[in-house]
Amino acid sequence: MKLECKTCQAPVCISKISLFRNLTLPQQAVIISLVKRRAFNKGDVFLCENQTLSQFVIVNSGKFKAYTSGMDGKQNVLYHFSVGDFFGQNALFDKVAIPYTIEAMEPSSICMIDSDTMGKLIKQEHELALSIVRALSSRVAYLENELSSVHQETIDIRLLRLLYDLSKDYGYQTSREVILRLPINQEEMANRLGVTRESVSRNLRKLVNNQTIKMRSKKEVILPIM
Amino acid sequence: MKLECKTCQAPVCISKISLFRNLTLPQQAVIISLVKRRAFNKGDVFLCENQTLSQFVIVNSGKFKAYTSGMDGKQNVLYHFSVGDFFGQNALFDKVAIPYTIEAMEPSSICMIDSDTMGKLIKQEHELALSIVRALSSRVAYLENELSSVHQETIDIRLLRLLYDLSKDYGYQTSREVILRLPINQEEMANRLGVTRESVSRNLRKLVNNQTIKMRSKKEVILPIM
DNA sequence: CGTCCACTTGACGCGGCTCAACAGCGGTGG
DNA sequence: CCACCGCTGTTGAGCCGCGTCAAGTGGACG
Repeated sequence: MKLECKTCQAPVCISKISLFRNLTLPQQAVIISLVKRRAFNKGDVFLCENQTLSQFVIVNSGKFKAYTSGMDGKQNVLYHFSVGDFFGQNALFDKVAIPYTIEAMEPSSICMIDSDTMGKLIKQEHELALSIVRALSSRVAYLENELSSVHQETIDIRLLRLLYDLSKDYGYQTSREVILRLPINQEEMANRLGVTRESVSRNLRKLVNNQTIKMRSKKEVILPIM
Repeated sequence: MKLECKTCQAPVCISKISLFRNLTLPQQAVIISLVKRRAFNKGDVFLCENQTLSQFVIVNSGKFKAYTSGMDGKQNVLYHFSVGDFFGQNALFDKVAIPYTIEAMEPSSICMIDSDTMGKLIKQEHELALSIVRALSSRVAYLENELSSVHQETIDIRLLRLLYDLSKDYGYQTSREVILRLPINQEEMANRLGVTRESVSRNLRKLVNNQTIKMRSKKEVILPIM
């Protein structure tokens, strides 16, 4: 049985999404029939702060950022979503507004399922419910971690942790070090840490002076293993 | 059919917990038979930062705080848990350490279910799975909100939001105002906001001078409606 | 009446933000 | 091919909010 999403150009978009991976092929086929797809260019905004959403949304390709905007227009990035990440779980229960803006950081696409439909699916499919509980649990853990680090750690430490975080997706490890080609500029890092560009620049330098990290070029960082 | 938790003194501890409220009586009976109970006095610590936990835990009575400790010993409070709140959802999947300390703020009790057992229950009971997804979704929303407010709002605003937050549980509303008898002292408020006692004191005064709030006594705050 | 504890208030220092100037680099157009 | 511009990053000066330290107040309770 060949699965092909009607609205996805790419074949079998479902199977690469961890939420659905544990489902049987017929179950996946049902989901594929329910999904609507939408594509974005870099900078396109899918959803503005405080708009309501009545869909459960899964990132199919590319990368999005979710952020709130301060008074001065500075972006405060909560998440970077990439393939398989989802949002809109609140809409499963109540029609509430999403309190952040969601914007494509590169050419990207999403799959959308109507909230009510997704709610029914979750009730029917044990495995799906469990996958969602798991995903939400780890998101809770991530947020708890961020929240306590904001108060307890200085910017240089938080920056270092961000670098390690990025290196999970964008770095590669040799026998003695981790090499990271920075996928985002200092401003994006600053937005993610909730600080200014200048602070990122200064603290990056501080880490270099500390001997904590090395920089081979503006875009290439070398981190100690661990 | 009378439900009585074997280890709870109080009858029918399960039915007051929203996670289990939607289950049928026989289903509740099963859960009751699986639950272990434990009691705490004020200040008792259930779990220390980075200890592992292999139980799913539900607060049965009283109130707990979950906090991380900074280098200087200052507590950074992530949550106040009260009746029906739960934690340990991460242990459902992996044996990971809980990165915060959990301490009773008053005489309290909890119900514990073995993680594996709880995992099976979630698979079996659709309603339970859905309740958990719902609870985790709203916890995610709470944390997202906290995280963006940390960076974007000054202490006085965050303090005001905390007061409204407290008034949901501890305040009562008249036709023209909300009256809140403070359930925690300034130090606890400071811990929850991640600031110092002194800052809470000063910003409370600032709000009073602003005419934003009024204080009838040290412990009684009057907030405008909404 | 004395002690303790929560809260208050002031003085001061520091970290991070703001503002500003500048350098490097790549792209674009004359 | 060069001049110009915009974007990214760097660096300094000064400011401000919050933390720290310290002294003091007031209320509860023995």
